[in-house]
Amino acid sequence: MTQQAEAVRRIPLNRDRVLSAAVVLADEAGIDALSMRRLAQELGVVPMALYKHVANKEELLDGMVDVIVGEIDPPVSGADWRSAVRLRILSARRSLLRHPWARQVLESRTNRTPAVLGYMDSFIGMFLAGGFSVDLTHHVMHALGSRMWGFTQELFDDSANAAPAPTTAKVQAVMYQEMAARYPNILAVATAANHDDGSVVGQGCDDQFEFEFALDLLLDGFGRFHEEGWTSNRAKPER
Amino acid sequence: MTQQAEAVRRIPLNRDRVLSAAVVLADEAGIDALSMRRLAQELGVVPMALYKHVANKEELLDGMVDVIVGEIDPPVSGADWRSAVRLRILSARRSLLRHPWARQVLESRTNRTPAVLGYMDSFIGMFLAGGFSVDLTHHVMHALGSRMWGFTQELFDDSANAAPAPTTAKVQAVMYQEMAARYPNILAVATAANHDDGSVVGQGCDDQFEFEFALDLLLDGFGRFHEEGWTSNRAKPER
DNA sequence: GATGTTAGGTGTACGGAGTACACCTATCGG
DNA sequence: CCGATAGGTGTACTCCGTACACCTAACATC
Repeated sequence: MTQQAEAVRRIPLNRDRVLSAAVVLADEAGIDALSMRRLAQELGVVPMALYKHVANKEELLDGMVDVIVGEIDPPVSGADWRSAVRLRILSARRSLLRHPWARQVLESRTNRTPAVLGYMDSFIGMFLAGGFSVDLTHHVMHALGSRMWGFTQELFDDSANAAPAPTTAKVQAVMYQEMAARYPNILAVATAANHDDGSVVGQGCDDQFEFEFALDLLLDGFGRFHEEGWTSNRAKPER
Repeated sequence: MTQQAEAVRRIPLNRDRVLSAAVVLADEAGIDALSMRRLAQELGVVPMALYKHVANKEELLDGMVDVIVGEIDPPVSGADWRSAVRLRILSARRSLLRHPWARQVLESRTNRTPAVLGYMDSFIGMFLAGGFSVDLTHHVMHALGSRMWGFTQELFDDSANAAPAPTTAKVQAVMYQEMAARYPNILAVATAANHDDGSVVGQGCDDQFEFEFALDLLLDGFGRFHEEGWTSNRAKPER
């Protein structure tokens, strides 16, 4: 029986199991709850055991990013550059949205793991295959920036505080007055965004729409530059 | 003398002094070195003293953001929307670049302080003053995203590790081979970017150029939409 | 001028984080 | 059978944010 219990645990906790458990834990309990100690506990193991599989927490986070990158669909073949890029980014976005912590972690990473480099490489490949010059591709990648991963820095904080507090109508009215006095322009777009319902700062933003709006704007610009045969001054020796 | 020493310290450590000291410390020692304890030490005071002036570390960070926001130039008056927006963003960028930690902290913030809201409000105001519809302004703000602050997520990590390690030429050659095999496309744009010098992954990117490239691309797109009288489907009740 | 309030600095302590280091133990190739 | 080794354990250290009780100097009030 002891032997059996041990045998059950003897699925011997390799790197992948650690990373998967970390992803699950972050998904369920939030990234703040992901500590080495808590993760070890979740795996029925002592904290230091993890260090036999990941060098430190940084590497754990890197590995978690890799897991997500692995969930992104491969590039579609036989499509024009625009669709290929668009679909890939939207696929990345779907992966990211499945893991609420992903944006934050990805932003914090400075190391580029092989998986990340591979993603970027195939990304660049889509532009080059579409006939983009190396020069233009370079600038275009910078212009995409983190949008390559399918996320944008959210301006108005939607997540994490859906119901700010159970305030009375009176308090809300006062807040509205203050907003109107101090931030009339924010109020204007905020109220317009969630058109009909009268809430002060509702969830009116369709993030997906906003994301695609900006993405298409960029892609259109890229296409225009490409057609024009745009080239930076920097590509020429002089300057 | 004791009295005098006390008198010197008796510049009594208000909120602004705490925030300024925090900014200086983060500038000089890096954001990771900014702990409540270290900051207190820097101010010649016991850690808990800080809590009489900021509620907790979160609020300290919020306050530090406010300091930076305060350094951004006010909007120029009498300019068309495009120049106004452009200049403001580039001013923000200059502020951010003076404080290497700013990008990271700004990204991590989810609370919107009055200073941040004020910045956003005046930003929205520039578009509205330029004749943009409320609807378009809304989407345009989302499309700008964090670029409003003058930064972009950097794809290739430039900062923080200028000299990766003193490797031999032989090691570097091997790395080059591996890069070429695994990430041919990255290599192509990387080598093109730092045209002449033969280093593998040099500092060839002119970040300022890249930033303005993407910014102008977006602003051009905004302008085009504005001229066309673009409107989202969402602005109309039906959809 | 005595007095009570209070703003602001102090000291101690707690729980939790990451992780260094020495140790044990089951497994397996020879 | 045996020694090397991969992988799990236990202990301990440093650093973090911050709760809580305390002290003290300044100031308004009578």
